[in-house]
Parts: sequence; C-alpha cells; structure tokens
Amino acid sequence: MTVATFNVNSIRARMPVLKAWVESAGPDIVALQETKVEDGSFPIADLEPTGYHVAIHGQKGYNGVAILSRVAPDEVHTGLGDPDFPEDCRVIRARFGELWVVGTYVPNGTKVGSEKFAYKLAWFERFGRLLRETVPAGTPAVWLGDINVAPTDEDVYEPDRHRGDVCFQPEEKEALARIVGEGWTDLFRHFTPGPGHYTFWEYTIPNGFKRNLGWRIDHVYANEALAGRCTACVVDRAPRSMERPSDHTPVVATFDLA
Amino acid sequence: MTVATFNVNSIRARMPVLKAWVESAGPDIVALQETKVEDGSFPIADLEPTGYHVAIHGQKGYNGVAILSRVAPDEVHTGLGDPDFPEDCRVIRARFGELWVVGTYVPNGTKVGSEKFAYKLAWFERFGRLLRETVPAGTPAVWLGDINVAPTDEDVYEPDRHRGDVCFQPEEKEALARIVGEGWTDLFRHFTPGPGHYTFWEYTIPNGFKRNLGWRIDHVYANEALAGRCTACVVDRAPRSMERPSDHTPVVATFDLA
DNA sequence: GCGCTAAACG
DNA sequence: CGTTTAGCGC
Repeated sequence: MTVATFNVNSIRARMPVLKAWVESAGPDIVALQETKVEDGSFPIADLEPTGYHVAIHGQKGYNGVAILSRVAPDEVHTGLGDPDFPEDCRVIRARFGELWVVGTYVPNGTKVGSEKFAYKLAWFERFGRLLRETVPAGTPAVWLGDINVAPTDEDVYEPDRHRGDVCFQPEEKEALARIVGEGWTDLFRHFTPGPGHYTFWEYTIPNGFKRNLGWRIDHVYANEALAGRCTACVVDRAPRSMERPSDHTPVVATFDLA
Repeated sequence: MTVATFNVNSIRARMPVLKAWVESAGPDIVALQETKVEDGSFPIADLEPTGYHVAIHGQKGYNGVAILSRVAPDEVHTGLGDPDFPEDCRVIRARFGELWVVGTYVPNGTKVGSEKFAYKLAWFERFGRLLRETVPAGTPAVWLGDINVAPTDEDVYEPDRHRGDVCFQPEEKEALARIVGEGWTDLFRHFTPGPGHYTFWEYTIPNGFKRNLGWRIDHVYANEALAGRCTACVVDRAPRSMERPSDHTPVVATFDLA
C-alpha cells in the first residue's frame, strides 16, 4: 500500500499533471496541499474517471488540502478545530480502517521575524497537540504534507546560503523536532541519507529543477505502530518534469500491511 | 496562392490555435490583428518551426498587427505615418514582389457618438488616403483585416436588433464604402451572397458560435489589378471551434497568380 | 515563475 | 467570456 504527499500549487492548474501522475503511479492514498479552491469549486467530476475518492477542505485562493484515496475513508475531519486559530484550511485527517492519515499544509512563515513566522511556530505547537489528541496510541498513522521545514543541512542546496531563510531557522526545526520526537519517523530519511534529495524547487530560480537547486520540505512521517511496516519511501521527480508542473513533486511511502 | 486575415485576440493566448491552423491550412500570407504585444515580446521563436516569416507592429495590451508569410517580404511599412494620428499599431503593409498586402485593425468605435466613434470615422478617412498614396495604380494589392464594419443587413444576425450598435452605423458603412468605392472588391461577397456568413462571434453570447449569432466584420479586398485573379474566398470556421479560440475566425482568399 | 484576486475593456 | 493590467503569496 502506498501513501503519497503532493503540493499541487492549485488543483485547477495542476489537473493534467495530477491525473497523469495518479494514473501512472497509482498511489492508494494521496494528500494534496495548496489546492487553492473552495470546496464547491473543487474539480471532483474531473477526477471521477480516475476512480479516486476525494475528501476536501479548501478556501478561495490560498492554502487548501485534500485526500484522494482508492478506497473511501471511514471518517474524515478537517481543520485544527480551535477557535483561537483561523480556519485557513491546512489540516485534513482521514481514517481507513485502522489507519489514520493526517495531511497538513504547514504555514510558510514568509519572512523570519514576521507575524506570519510567529504564526507558523504557534501553528506547529497547536498542531502537535492535535496529533497527540487525535491519533490513538498504538494504532498505525501517517502524517504527511508540505511541512515547510528543511530539517537539516542535507535538506537544502547550499545550506550556508540559506541560514537566514524561512523554512531553515532553528526555531522552525525545533518546533518540528518536538512533534517528530513524539514517536514519528521521517520515512524518506529512514531509507535514504545524504544531500541532493529534494521535493521543492522554486519557480524563480532559472532551471532550478534541472540544476537540482531545491529543498526537502515535503515529508512523510509514520508513528511507532506503523514505521516498521514501511518498505520504501521515495521522491517521484516525474511530475516536476511535466508540462506546467507544480513547484513541488510527490513523496511516496510504501507499507507492507499484510 | 492564399492570403488570409485572422484577428487572434492576443497572439500569446492564441499560439496553439494559430499554429494548428497555419500548419493545417497552410496559407501563404496571413494578416493578424489584436496581437496585443510589444514587438520585443512577440513569440517569434515559437513560430519558427512553422517556417513563416514574421513582420510585426505591436504595442502593450491593445491592438497590434502582424503579417506572417511563407516567403520573406521585400519591404514592410507600419503605421499611418501621420503625426496627427496616434501610433496605435493598426496598419502594416508588406510587398511580395509586385503584390502589396495591407493589413489593418480598424478602430472598434466602442459606442456610437463617443470620442472613439469619431476617431474611427477619422481613421477611415486617413487610412483611405494612405491606401491611395501607397498602393501603386495598376499593381495587384490586397487590403484585409478586422474592418469592424458589417456592411449590409446580411452581415450580422438579426440586423434589426443591431441598428443602434457600433460597427453597424450608416456613417461607418459610408466611410468604408468611400474607400471600397475606389476600386476594391469585397472578395467574400464576390463569391457568396446571402446571410449567415460571419467571421466574429462575441464571447459574451452563450453558445453564440454554435447558434451562429455573429458578424461579418473581417474582410479581404482586392484592387482592380488583382480581383480578377481571385478564384475563391471563404470563411474558415475551424479555428473558432478549437480549444481556447479567438472570438474571430480567419477569412482566406485564393488567387491564381500563374 | 507561476499561481491567485480583482477591475477594465470589448 | 476571455483578454488585459495590476498587486499579492510563496
């Protein structure tokens, strides 16, 4: 069974790439981020031929998450569920039998020291609590999405040039590490050490993808009840090479749930 | 030899349609209108595979004309060349051996009685003088483009509903007729009488193209030295049916220049 | 760069 | 309806 994350940077703009990719890669479950569309305008009908079920949580123009799945989820929940946090459509959770899948689009933070940067740190804190409170101990769970943090120097090209950049600050890394430390395994890193493995290449850098000037900010984590079942976790660079690509590409984890 | 006119309503937005059409229809010369792009941004490189030569006269956002040709023109001139008229990129002239080709994007006029409407009438007058002064007597010439006048009741759907509309006013028809009267033949009408033959269908009318609620405002005229050589003049509706079409479609005239 | 939102124009 | 110009977000 495979579970994937893909920041599509607009579901409407990315329909050709997304459909081509799910049809060729055939993931069982796909968490999407930055769908950028209200639920009423999500192109569900366009996805119908693929046979995927679609759970959505979106808003106009920004953010937006979704979960596609070959099998219908048994339950779906959206949002942080906290009136102290704006409902900016960054969290969607679905249960498939015993398995919980939590998709997130972590706030970018925009600029170090900004209000949005503070919000990112607060959001991590609040999301960590949601994870603790909603993922039952002992039941398999995967948390995945655009995490907007490159955890180590190996997760961004030329790390010394990015010391001052958002998504690469100690506070962000620590906020993420506090959650990950509660029993989550970074599945890609479990299998593949070393630099040069990225999931996001900025549009603004000329030939950034070809030159592999990227960031590993899209992650798939498994909890202790599931991590041992993971047999592979890879970055699929194919969608980043297609016509009109997203700036991100999918990460796919394979599990042996026999 | 075929000469065509096509108001593309943005050369950038219309590249797929334009390329598909020139590759299938294979016209020798194509006058384009509403390219809407400065010369430096005209997608010449994108057209290179087609083998067409490109002469351009454009501005940012509005208007803009061009001439594509299988054979390179021997000379090209642009504009009305009159300091009393703004250089709004509506005229391009090219010579191919003995043959002169004059492409125009006539001002729309916007609203009857407006300043722009007055400009349209003045422009016609000034353009008529340009034609007289630049097309040598006795040498073959074609004048074509988006003329923005439906000359008769047969050139618009439900003419009685359009008596008050721009592009259908007596003053406009007379301004056009004064030029045409100096020896130009409306080639489409030379071959095809009757209503229902249009070159422009407004985007704003639901299913206007399917229901054929259109206007014949794109014309091809030949002078006395050329008209007798014309063997056909047709509206090619195919490009109006393609994905992301212009609101106009090409008119193609065929000449026997043996 | 390449998405998005708007308003202006035709 | 489908262009354009802008500004915004990442």
